[in-house]
Amino acid sequence: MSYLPIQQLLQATPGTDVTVKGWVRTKRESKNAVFIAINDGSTINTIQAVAEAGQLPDDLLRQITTGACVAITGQLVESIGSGQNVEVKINDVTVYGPADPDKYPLQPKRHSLEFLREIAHLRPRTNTFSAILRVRHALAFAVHKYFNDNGFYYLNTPIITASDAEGAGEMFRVTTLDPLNPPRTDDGKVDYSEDFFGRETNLTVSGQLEGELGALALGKIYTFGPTFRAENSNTTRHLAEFWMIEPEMAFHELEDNMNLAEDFVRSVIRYALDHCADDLAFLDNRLKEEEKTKKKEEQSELSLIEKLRFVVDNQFERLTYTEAVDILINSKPAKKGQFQYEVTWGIDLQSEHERYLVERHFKKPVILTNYPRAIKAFYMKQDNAPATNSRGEVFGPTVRAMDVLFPGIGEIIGGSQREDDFDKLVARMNEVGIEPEALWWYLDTRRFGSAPHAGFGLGFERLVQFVTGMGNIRDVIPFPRAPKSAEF
RNA sequence: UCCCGAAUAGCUCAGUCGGUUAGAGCAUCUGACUGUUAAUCAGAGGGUCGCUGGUUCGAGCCCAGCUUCGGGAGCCA
Repeated sequence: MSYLPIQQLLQATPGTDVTVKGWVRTKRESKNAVFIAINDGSTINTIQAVAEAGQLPDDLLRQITTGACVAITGQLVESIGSGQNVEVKINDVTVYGPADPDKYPLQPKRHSLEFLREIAHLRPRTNTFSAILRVRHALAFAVHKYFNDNGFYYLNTPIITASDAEGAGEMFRVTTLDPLNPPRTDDGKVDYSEDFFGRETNLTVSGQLEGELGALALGKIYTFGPTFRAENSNTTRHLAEFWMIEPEMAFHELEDNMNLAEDFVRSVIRYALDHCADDLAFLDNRLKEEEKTKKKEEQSELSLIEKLRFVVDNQFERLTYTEAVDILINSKPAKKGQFQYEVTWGIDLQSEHERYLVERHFKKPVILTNYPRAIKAFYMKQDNAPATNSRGEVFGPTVRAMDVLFPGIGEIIGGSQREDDFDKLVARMNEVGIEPEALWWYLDTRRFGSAPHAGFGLGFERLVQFVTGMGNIRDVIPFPRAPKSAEF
């Protein structure tokens, strides 16, 4: 039997026979009628189905409880009551799957996000999570659309990688060896030549190096795939398994990289605003309710939707690391000694410093560039000229890095122009202790037909966090993976 | 991993100075009422107070360890 999703039914013209399939949110019984609110996930909204009192047998009525799955046939009619335009006048109800109200954990009431995390297998059935997941989908689609519309090719980089290099934090080992009794070499070490791939392998921490191989052949590529970090991070903005978007462009330099990053982010947020109005309105309201419980000084000035519009309508602030350090040194918190970490040229900026710049000084997204070479990755292009501040003091060396900082989220994008000079790249690898031989294939791109190129990585969940206004990254991915947490 | 905090009914929480039978709201069930909107009103059922050990005549409460969760920091996207 054919049926329409509730999203379409709510916009259909009354007077037709319809079938509704979905999950019961609430059932209300009155003297003359039974009201059933049904949601099928196609929209945040429910459709109301109405039966006359006594029309449905008691044992059937008893099975129609919050959480039960039902199919309802009837006529779509104009609603007599206020609160909805149309409703379904019930002919017949089939209960696909009852939900014992004594055992079903979701109740028609507000639940804490912490509790819902414990029942991640059922939380997509709540208003909040279905809204988040629909927005997440829209953003993912917008990412592909943006790159496709702009001449990028989607490149699938490997999920299993050899462990020899990269140096981007702790990795998850991939092996088929028996952990209790692995083969060993003569000197007692585990013999990975016996392993599935004949060498040590891990889950990827970044597709960038392989992405560069693609860019130096196809011109403009992007990756969008799962990424794994075995760091013991316990924060509201880290996951052990997350999705990262990594464009990489030949013939792009730092300025082009910034222009693309900014246009890209604003474009996908605009897409969400244009296509997720109902869900964003719900999340906007949810956030307003949450804000009410906070102190006045901690409440944000803008609502969620206002904040998104602001980002879409305003240019990001761009400045160099050296300029940012100057601002921080001369800032009120620095003079009052309110920063936990003192600011001097050369330090890696702490969360408190980034938050000051983004949330208090500029009050908008900020792109910081030209960081000290010592605190950035080996593959970033080295600047030729030293950095100077407003007083003419000289600093360096620096690299053509860029970080995009967002209010509430912190670093949402990290990227750079890449070092395309073979000798400089090898020298830098030796300095930081990465064996050039292990990345021979990466270095081949600089040996043969090297080109200026640039790219960045964007944490997809952090983007979803920003757009949905959710405070904890574990609430914007269906099944979060974090230390001591992989239940579902 | 470090700092701080929390763990009591299905959920959200209260529980005074360590003292007899551990409470409330919501949810559930029953009844009343009603074209209802997370309906409303009345009643009922529902507890190994996270785990282990200790102090004490007596522990939900004090102490130690552990576990899990939350917030912040670091690492980063």
